Amino acid sequence: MKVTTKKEDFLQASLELIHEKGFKATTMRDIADRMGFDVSNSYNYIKSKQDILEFFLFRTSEEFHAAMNDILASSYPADEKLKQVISAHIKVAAKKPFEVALMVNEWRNLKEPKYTEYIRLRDLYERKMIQLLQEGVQTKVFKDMDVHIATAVILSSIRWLYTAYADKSEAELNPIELERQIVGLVFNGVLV
Amino acid sequence: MKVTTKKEDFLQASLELIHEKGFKATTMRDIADRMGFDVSNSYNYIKSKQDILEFFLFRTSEEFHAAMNDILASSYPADEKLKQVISAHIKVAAKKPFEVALMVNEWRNLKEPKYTEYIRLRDLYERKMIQLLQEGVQTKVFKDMDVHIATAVILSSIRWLYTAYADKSEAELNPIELERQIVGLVFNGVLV
DNA sequence: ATTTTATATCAACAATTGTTTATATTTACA
DNA sequence: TGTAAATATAAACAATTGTTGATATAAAAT
Repeated sequence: MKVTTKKEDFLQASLELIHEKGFKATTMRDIADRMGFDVSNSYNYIKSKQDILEFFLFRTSEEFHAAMNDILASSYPADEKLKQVISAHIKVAAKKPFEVALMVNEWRNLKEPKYTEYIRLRDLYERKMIQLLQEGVQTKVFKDMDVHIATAVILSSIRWLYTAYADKSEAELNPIELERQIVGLVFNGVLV
Repeated sequence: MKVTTKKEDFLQASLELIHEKGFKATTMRDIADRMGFDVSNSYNYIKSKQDILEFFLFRTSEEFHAAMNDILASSYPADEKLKQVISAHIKVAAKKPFEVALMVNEWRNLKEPKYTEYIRLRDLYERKMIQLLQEGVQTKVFKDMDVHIATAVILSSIRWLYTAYADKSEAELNPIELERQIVGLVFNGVLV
């Protein structure tokens, strides 16, 4: 009958509050208030405030990496791989907009050694993307371009996606059409 | 002889510290320490901590709007206008990376009524961009596309630019070549 | 030379913060 | 039924924070 545990409820409340106010601005008392109990009770569910951030950041990072790894390991040509990476991003952003928001906005608040560990995961993801683009350039699927800049541009261009789903206003956005539009832009640009 | 005032020095130190640690994590004592004087002396230079944030955010926002307005008011075709907007972004990011970092990362820390005021400026800028793209679609310079999504993608894709200049490591990045690469991607995409 | 102005320190404040300890109550299970 | 686990509160802590007031000195302007 019970579909979520109390700990999951607590983490979810934390996630939403952090998304609304930011990690530093969200106090343990804020979270406890939303849960309807005293601050001290929060520590029956997590070890520390930092742990909340770490939990979501590394879990969602793992999700992105898993998708990326499967795509890279496939035998699809580079353009199809890129399309699938974009597709995967849209799926995660649509399903877990608050988690993605955390990844975009709050990773700076990690403390050592988790901070360095997270940066390393970020860099690794970026390198995988560079590798994908390089493969595409070598196989003449992509044009000859600076793959580092292209990676930064492409990754950045899909970073806003979570906002489309976190702000309920635009939540009716059709993921299929969204993907079509973004892939169209990344593949062929804006010119006719 | 004196090229900067003490107040300008103070604001610059604040800016760099906020960029390093984040606005909330930067204390008035941090800034005073870097300036080499007591906290209380800081209040001879600014009214409050919030004022530091507001100062940079609205000043730099103004800079972006001014550039955008000039470009929109010109008689260039839409593609040339878009190229100039991208060019303007690169110029500002190269010249004031820390200010741009603040715009990207710290606007959430504004308090009412400045928060709402700032959001309004952001939305206005986005609407100007939508208008530019719409103009391009109508004049058949740009392909038929969802201009809202395209705006989000393009604006997001140039938001990372400041990192290339804030982190000294990549500071040797040639702005001319950077612009060429980004315009190439935005105009024609990655495909051959 | 005298008066502003700019620049600085010291001490203290009230509020907020993450966290702990001790303890109570409720729920689930053997 | 009894016992262990889960869930809760109350009270307090030490540290940090933005900010103020009183006061002193150095520099600039009159």
